[in-house]
Amino acid sequence: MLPRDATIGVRTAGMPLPAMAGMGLAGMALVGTTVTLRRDQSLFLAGDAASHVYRVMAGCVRSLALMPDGRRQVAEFHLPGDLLGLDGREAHLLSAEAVGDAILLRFPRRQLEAEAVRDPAAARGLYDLACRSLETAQRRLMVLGRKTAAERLASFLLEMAERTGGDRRFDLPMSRQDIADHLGLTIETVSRVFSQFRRKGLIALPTAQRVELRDHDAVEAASGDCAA
Amino acid sequence: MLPRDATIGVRTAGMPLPAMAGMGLAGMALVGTTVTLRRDQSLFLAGDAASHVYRVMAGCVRSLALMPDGRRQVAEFHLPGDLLGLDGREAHLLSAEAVGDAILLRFPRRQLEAEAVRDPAAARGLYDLACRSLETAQRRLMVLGRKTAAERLASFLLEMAERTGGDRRFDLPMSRQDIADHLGLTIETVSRVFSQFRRKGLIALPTAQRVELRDHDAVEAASGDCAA
DNA sequence: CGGTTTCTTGAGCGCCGTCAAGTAAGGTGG
DNA sequence: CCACCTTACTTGACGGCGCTCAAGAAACCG
Repeated sequence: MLPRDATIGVRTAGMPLPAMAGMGLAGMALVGTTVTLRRDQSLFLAGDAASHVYRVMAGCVRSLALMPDGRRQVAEFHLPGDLLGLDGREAHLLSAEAVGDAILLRFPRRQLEAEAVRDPAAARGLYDLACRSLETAQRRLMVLGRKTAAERLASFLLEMAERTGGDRRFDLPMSRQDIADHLGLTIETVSRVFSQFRRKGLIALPTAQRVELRDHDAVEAASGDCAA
Repeated sequence: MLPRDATIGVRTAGMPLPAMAGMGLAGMALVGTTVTLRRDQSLFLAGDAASHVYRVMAGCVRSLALMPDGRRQVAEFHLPGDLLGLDGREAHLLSAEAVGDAILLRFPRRQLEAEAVRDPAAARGLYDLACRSLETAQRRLMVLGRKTAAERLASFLLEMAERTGGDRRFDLPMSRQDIADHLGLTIETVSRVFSQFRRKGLIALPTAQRVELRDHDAVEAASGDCAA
């Protein structure tokens, strides 16, 4: 078992305005605290007070729900630049854990919301953020509700390619188990579909983590989406 | 095929402030327009400009995504008092259709957002709204990703019971097909699980639409949730 | 009362989960 | 640098849950 306390290193730092641009909260003068997490360490648990919002600076963080019998559903992978912690207004609905070692910036939610009262642009930024999360979550509903295993993995690979810079080649920071729990599959099925894609020439797998899209159009066709 | 135009009757009306309380936008002096929809008529389509927000006054509205091959995913059922139209900031991500005949109030989104700039309380209301939708969507991820057919239907029945007033008896406004497309199942599986619940004495089904929870605790146990 | 739609039930099958074993990769200590 | 151990990933065999196809029952409606 891992230690409950999430923070290895904490350092308070002024947040330069340009770095906030990606948040759509450029107008806010905020002070963030650096949080360092080791692989699999938890940042917060479902039910914890939703007191902070985080921005991933390096590494990858997963937000997930757990059923009493151990079934896992990874709602989202948060990559560098992404924000997390907006799940739930009072208490977190999801737990958050580092996929690999990760560095984050932490902002008091209270401070953000106070700023939003003073500054309509900041309020708008918070609102946009919530809307964007909502859009992402709703896209996942179709994947989980109606897509086959192959379609799910194809969708996931395309999404990851786009989010990691749009290159044909990229590394998956998360394990097969994490991918399975994100796509509503088992680790074996994920592995089998990876192999199936490789045999068909859709992708290459130099290592288990590294993915190369060899036939982008075919992967898109396999994803089941109309266009993308 | 149904007519594309969604509006049967439209009537402009002042929105009394108390009626907005449920929106968390009590401070906003808004003028809404009444929209009447017939069964299966569409309110807007995915891709349409997200120009309005709606509040269901009577009936039930479903918001859904469609795959090119016809697969459907009903993201949400909106009951009286609920708001919809916040999916997507520019364009709607989902289509919205009346489940049965329905009456809604329509508000220009631009007007809401303009009001949010002037009034921090209104901005907070919009933000809360988006957050609440996000919470709901994330709860659905676990249902679609990790639950069995029986667990999905049990969860759904409990949710509907609560949302329709908390009574043990309630009517389902939507068809088996709608339920199936909401839970990521087929109509046959939904029907079979209904029958299975009836045989086990968990529920009674005076008619296909009417549901009576005969053993609330057993239904909860069947839903797979820790507590509720 | 006939026709249509919706719901239910049954039979068979397929996708994916389960169980199990094997292989590769990574980390540690000698 | 290598032996060893651990962990992660892959692959195979098999079974079950839920889908498909099909028919029958019930409700709804003109």
